[in-house]
Amino acid sequence: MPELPEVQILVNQLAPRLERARIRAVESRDPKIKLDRHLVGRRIRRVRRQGKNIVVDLSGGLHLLVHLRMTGWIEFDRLKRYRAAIHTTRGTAYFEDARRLGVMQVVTPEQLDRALKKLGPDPLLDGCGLSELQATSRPIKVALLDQRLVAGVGNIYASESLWRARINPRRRSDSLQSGELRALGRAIVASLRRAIAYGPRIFEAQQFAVYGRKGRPCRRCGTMIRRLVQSQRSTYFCPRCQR
DNA sequence: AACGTACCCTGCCGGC
DNA sequence: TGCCGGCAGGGTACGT
Repeated sequence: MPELPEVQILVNQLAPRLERARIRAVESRDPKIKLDRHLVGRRIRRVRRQGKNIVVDLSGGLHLLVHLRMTGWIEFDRLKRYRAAIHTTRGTAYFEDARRLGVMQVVTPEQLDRALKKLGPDPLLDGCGLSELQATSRPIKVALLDQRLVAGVGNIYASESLWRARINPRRRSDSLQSGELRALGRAIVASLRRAIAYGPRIFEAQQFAVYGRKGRPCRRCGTMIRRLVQSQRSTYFCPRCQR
């Protein structure tokens, strides 16, 4: 489910509650999640985000690295089904994940660096230099999903950003002019910020410009939004605004 | 190196 | 009502 904005919103909820808390116990209900390694007694120093990853910095030089993938989420309210739980002095964080594709693991600083080094720039943390995109012949929509090129954009915000920048999703990445790339960078930042501004209401309230709106009128020009499939993922765009 | 495809999992939705 | 195929906003491991 979650892309950068949803992850940011979650981090904003987690940080004030978990930072400075001490871990009292950890619980895994799924053999794929291993949380041993002496977590108990460590203090949570910081909860932060890089791309779609959640990084929890612990005292004593260990980190919890969480990736929600499609259906992962973290709640403080006890859930019927959860894959894992972190019990702390300031409450319990429950990791739920219906499809069980998400990842929660304990990593050393070296392992964390290795994982984060693979990521391209995070548009909100590192700025949106998209020069890497000029080095690939793949369609721009497909390239935007590659986390090594830009970290945090997923299927929804790729469509949304391209609509905002008026760029056709099928364009070869290496055919984009520098002006178009700058516009795309601004569009990505704007789309992500707009979504984050919804806060926890994002799942009820958010209105997408094109995503999921096949056959409905473009909010800019009224033309029917079209859907196409690119590397097995849905893309939505306005054929008139995005020539 | 770079691209495409298969696969990992489960829940939900629409059609029959 | 019940079953079934298709679909889902993620990433990775392969093969070419």
